[in-house]
Amino acid sequence: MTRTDGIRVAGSTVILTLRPSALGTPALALPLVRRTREPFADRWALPGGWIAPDESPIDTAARTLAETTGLTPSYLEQLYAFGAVDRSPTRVISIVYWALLRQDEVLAQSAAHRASGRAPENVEWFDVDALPELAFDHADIIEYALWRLRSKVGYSRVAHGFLPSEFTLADLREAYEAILGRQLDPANFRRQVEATGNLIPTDRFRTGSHRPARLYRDNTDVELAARGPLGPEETSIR
Amino acid sequence: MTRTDGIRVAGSTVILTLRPSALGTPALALPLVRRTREPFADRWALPGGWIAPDESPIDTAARTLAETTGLTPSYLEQLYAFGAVDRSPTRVISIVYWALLRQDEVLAQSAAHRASGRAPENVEWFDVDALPELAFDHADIIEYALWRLRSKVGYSRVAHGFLPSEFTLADLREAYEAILGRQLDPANFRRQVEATGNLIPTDRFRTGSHRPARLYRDNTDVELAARGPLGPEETSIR
DNA sequence: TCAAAAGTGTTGTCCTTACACCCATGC
DNA sequence: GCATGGGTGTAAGGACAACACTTTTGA
Repeated sequence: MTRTDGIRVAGSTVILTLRPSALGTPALALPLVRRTREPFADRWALPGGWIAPDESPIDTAARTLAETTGLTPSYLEQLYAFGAVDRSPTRVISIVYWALLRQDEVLAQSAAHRASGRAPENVEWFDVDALPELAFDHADIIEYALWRLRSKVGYSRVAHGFLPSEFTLADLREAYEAILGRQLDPANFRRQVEATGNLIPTDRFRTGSHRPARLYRDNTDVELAARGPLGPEETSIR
Repeated sequence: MTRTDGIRVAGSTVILTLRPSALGTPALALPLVRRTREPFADRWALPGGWIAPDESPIDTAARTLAETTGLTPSYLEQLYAFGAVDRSPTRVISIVYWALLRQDEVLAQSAAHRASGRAPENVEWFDVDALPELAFDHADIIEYALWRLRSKVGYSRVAHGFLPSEFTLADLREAYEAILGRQLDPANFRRQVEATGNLIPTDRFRTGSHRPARLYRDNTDVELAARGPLGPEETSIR
């Protein structure tokens, strides 16, 4: 009755960050991996791998994320288990996670890779609105991850996962604007985020342009998003 | 490179309905199955089974739901993929769904089972606040499903999944109250659900107690819950 | 001095809540 | 009649959007 049913289980992750665009405003971007084998050889795909026998799905996600980017995510949550029979030539169920990376860490890591000349092979970053053709159902998966991010930004603090430890309210507002794809009123935005009580003002300011802007820190006592009754081993938040 | 890694994939479903309680108000209830083998022999567990090689996870959920209850759900959505290494003595990843059944269909089916004397074996219904000891991590899973239901009732129409095709506003309000565990103001509730435009008033009334109450139908053009970009094959709604 | 972003104030609209009140039926 | 739930009216309070306005810097 123990069935060897030939279903293999993979883990993949939609890894999102913000990076400066041509206009100076940040834009959503993600790393993809060029496949070296069939099926879909040479196509771009989400980072991922097989779930090892002694590995929880979230650990597979964190492991392949580190292999791809060298980084630890600021937010990591299960997105969905994709298991349609025809989504791959062989039967594969993919447990997909989505992750956020802080933009400063991505930039520092890219600089380190350039300096050392030892960047991960076959990894490239793409703006989410200029994606290449993707393997399997990965285009649908990314679309769903973006939908989830855009939904969740409205009722949680996931946008903070993109920012460094100290940031201005303009930084935070630009992150929201990049995610939502529309402008927000700076005055109202300020009051709304201040009212949450999750921002700690520092006595430091960012100068350089016009009137100096106060720097804030996150209140790390509060999670970026409510997880419900799932324990911390099932969602990982730094 | 094709790994036979020994991970088996199961599908389980948290099947919820409302049934009249001692006080006359409806209460959330779900069917459990008594296990006949180790591990956890004789313990109660969620209905489920192995995902067949040619079967999508949602089809496993729908199939085992039908085997357990003889019914088709009014709402069926993926809950979460549980895959912690130690959640079972052998390595099992469970892709769990949650489903809603209309209370009238459950009552009719129970009556049919009693009449024919051929009810499904080892299946029993429990109120969600009086659950027995459960196998595996199924208690956590049910808790998470209830959290999801309670969250989702606030921004979608999932509560309608419990009701028959025609219902009064009091029926609908009692469903909300049973899910949320608190009383709602009938006057304000009426205005809120009428404002959504998702209710179609009929010209029929329910008599029998005091002033007759108008019967409403659902606007079936509108889904019970927004699914985002996931296609209809990934969530199933009747 | 000027442009531009930081930050504050003010107002109107919409939504929610609380609760008073009337309506229609069974008993 | 009267108890009870069905159904309407209304006013207070809060959240939110729009936008005028002041402050503070670099150039």
